[in-house]
Amino acid sequence: MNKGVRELAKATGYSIATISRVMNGSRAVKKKTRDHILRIARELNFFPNPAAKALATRRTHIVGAVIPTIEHSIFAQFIRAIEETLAEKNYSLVIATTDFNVEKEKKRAFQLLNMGAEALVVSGLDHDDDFLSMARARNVPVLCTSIYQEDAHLPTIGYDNYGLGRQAAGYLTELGHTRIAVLHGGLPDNDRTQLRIGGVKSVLDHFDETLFLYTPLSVTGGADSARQIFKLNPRPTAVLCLSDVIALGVLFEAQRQNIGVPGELSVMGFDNLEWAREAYPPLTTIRLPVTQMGKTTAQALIGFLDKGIPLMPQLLEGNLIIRGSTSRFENKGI
Amino acid sequence: MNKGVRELAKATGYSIATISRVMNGSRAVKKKTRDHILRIARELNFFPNPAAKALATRRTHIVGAVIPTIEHSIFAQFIRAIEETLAEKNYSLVIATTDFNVEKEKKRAFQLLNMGAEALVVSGLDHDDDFLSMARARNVPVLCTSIYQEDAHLPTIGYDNYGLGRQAAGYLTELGHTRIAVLHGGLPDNDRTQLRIGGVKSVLDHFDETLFLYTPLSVTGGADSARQIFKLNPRPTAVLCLSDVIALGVLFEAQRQNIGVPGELSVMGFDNLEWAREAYPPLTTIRLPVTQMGKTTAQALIGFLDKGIPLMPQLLEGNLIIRGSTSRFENKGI
DNA sequence: TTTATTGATGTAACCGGTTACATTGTCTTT
DNA sequence: AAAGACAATGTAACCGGTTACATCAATAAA
Repeated sequence: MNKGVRELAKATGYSIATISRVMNGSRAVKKKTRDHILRIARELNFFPNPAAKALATRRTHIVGAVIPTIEHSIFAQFIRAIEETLAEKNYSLVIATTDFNVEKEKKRAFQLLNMGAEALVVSGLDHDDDFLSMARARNVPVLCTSIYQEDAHLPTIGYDNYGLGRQAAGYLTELGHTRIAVLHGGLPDNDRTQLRIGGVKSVLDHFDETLFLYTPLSVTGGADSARQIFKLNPRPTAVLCLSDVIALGVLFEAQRQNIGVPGELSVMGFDNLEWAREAYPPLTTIRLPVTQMGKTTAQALIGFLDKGIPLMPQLLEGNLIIRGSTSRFENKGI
Repeated sequence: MNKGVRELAKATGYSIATISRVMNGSRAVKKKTRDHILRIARELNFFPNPAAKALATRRTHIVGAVIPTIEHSIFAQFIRAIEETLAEKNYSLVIATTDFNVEKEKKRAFQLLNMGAEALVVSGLDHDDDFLSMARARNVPVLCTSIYQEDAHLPTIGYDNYGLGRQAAGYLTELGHTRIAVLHGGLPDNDRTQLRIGGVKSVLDHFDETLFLYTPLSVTGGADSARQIFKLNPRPTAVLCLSDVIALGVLFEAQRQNIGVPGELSVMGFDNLEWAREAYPPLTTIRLPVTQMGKTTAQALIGFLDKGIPLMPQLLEGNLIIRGSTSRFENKGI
């Protein structure tokens, strides 16, 4: 069964060329022939071999995504949007996770190239040179996301991490906070994190380097860091978390230690995850346009792969969402 | 550049067969030849065409996963484990999300088959017949996960939803609760949800059907349902959420309405997500062995695809994790 | 020395599609 | 009625690997 087009050709009395035409919806086939072939094809349980098709057309319709983790909701949302958009045009998404590890990223990227990915989606702009030159050699475009840089050596589709960091810190300083702790997940050498931190520092008059803490990107990480911060004397009046997940840990720990939010402590996140508006208190945060980013990324790739439209940098807007976890700092003296 | 093995054969002075042998690490090649060929291959930037390889070997090394959503952490953890384990053996994972929609599942499953997936991972046992017979016709195994059923028509790797539901409800009744609200996310006709609910009902002496609420699988969903439940008079003394995400919504809403947990209300989850132990109060829940399930699933598939080891049902253990969000119900009269 | 064995490599068919180009029949057009 | 245009289909080469089998040389056994 299913020896391929030649067998189906025999069975229908037509040639393999006509079979192929029918399978690809060519208009140059009589309706009667088409129907006949499709009927027999169904009966014989025929289906075109994807590898043979890929070989002949030099198209795999596979896009690879190399991302740090899929367990963080922000990446999951992004991946979901890519996957959904690609699927509409019959592209498949293969994912590879790296745990923020550069070596692993390189290895997994190679695997994706070797399995026939026609394009690669990555996070940020910092990547292994071997990997990039290999991709270039194979003529596979690499699209950098979660970051925007007009003049980068690679196309970027993302948001302005620096600007959003500025906006977040700006909001807290506007509220009168001066002693602000900043918790960042993601490795310190991660370009997006660096940009955000840079934005934050740009608005803080004289920032205290010891208030910038690296935290594992998890609720537990946030809670642990909160414990450290709460020991400080004087305690910061605000905590800016560069991820909502971390903020959740801070919220929990504040409750545990009976520190009123926002009364005694303002807490701010970054991401606007689904639960942020339901949290108690609802979390002030920065909304990242990840779903849109996924959609845009997929559309750009489809445009490139299907029609050769060049990949262009695209800036997507994030924005500040003010909720109840932050409030004006009233200096009550000490 | 890179016209394939024949070009490399010319360039090295060896035959295409030897090139192929080198590329596949055959031992029947002199070290000197191998080194020579590899050097030239590197210089010419040669890489084997995956489609051609797949065509010749009839192997794509692609596994497809059809899952409801990737945005729920429990699925993300599962997918991550599969992906990681598969990658070690050079398999790729293609994901397709269905939003719990049967039609969409069918469509996406077809896409996966058509792109050459050698095996399919799905959630639960209920699936479209066309899809299953198509998979069978193509000799593609379908592995059902998140569920365990010894004698099912398809192999299952998962946990005992019924038993775990029993265990959860059992724990609450042991604590003296009799008026227990049950919030379940996932469509009501979802087999896993049904099993869990069945388990829950099996321990409740005379359950009140109106206390079983279907809730969108989100924190917002949990909070909304909590609002409804809190209006009831008398109020349930415990809420069993069939997902931690829902439980988080309940916790938030309880805080908002100043309902003490566990003092006035016990809240229990299901999943044991990362934040559960950091929550305030820490969440009593049922741990699902999803990471192990992902790993086991991947290993089973690799065993089948690489060595023909038949796919066998496997039961994985979940367990009750008792934390601070539940407590004994003391009847204080009314 | 002759023959069998082993090791290294080459030849050519095959995997199952796509597609440029050729062919055939039908319908207009002059 | 002959020529040209068009519609429907067929022929055969090609995509770039793998691999059964053949070949040839060097070594071991008789």
